[in-house]
Amino acid sequence: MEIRRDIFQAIADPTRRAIIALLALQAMTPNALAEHFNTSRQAVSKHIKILTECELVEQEQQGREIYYSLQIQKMKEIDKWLDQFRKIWETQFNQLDQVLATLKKQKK
Amino acid sequence: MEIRRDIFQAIADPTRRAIIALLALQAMTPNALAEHFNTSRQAVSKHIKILTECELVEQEQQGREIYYSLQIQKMKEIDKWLDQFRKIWETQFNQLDQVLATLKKQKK
DNA sequence: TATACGTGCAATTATCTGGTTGCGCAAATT
DNA sequence: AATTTGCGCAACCAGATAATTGCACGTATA
Repeated sequence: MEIRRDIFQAIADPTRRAIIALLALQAMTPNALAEHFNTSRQAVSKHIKILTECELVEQEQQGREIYYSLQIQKMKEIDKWLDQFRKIWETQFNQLDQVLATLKKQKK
Repeated sequence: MEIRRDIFQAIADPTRRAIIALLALQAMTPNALAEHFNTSRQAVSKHIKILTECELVEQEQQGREIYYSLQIQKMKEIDKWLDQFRKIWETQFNQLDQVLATLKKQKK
């Protein structure tokens, strides 16, 4: 199997984003997660599977329970992708800043 | 119509991410965009429509051509969503830093 | 005016997606 | 030993998605 998953596809679903946010705070079992949503445990398990496939989530078995936790450094990939745009919006912000400064100067 | 679109869904598709990256550099027409991909112009137009629906893209008509450009400040929404995780990964980094410092101290 | 060009939109289709239900299995509880 | 609990997996289904083709319309060009 081992389907190549994409982190951008992983965060596209609102339920998965909520799961990610919960797991960022503490490791949880599928049952505990499912209590936060209006869906079945199996549906949550499917989401977890997708998150696991793109290495966003890690599991640790404890007896018959499985605790899932977020691999937070994986989230940096999104941050890294944003870099190309961050450069631009910061430039635009600086330009706006200069315009405002010029206007202020003219007022004097 | 006016379907409420989600920026996270918008960036889920790799072609759309490529379109966003291109439009970040300069405004382009659908035809010009389509030349960069293995799909039809109509397919690109559909992607543009989705990007427009979530206000990621703006259009300016020039004669019979339409130039689309990226509304880059919209990308900050993703950055803002990442904030909650950024706090955590920075904390973890600091903790790692402390561990390393402690190890270094012990070596002395 | 006739023709070519740039574009959006509708209809169609194959595939993906997210959800459900019903298992089976191993671990805990009785 | 029998039952309950937690879990993953497979089958199934309705709706979304991405792509194609065909078309209509306005703008440029001959």
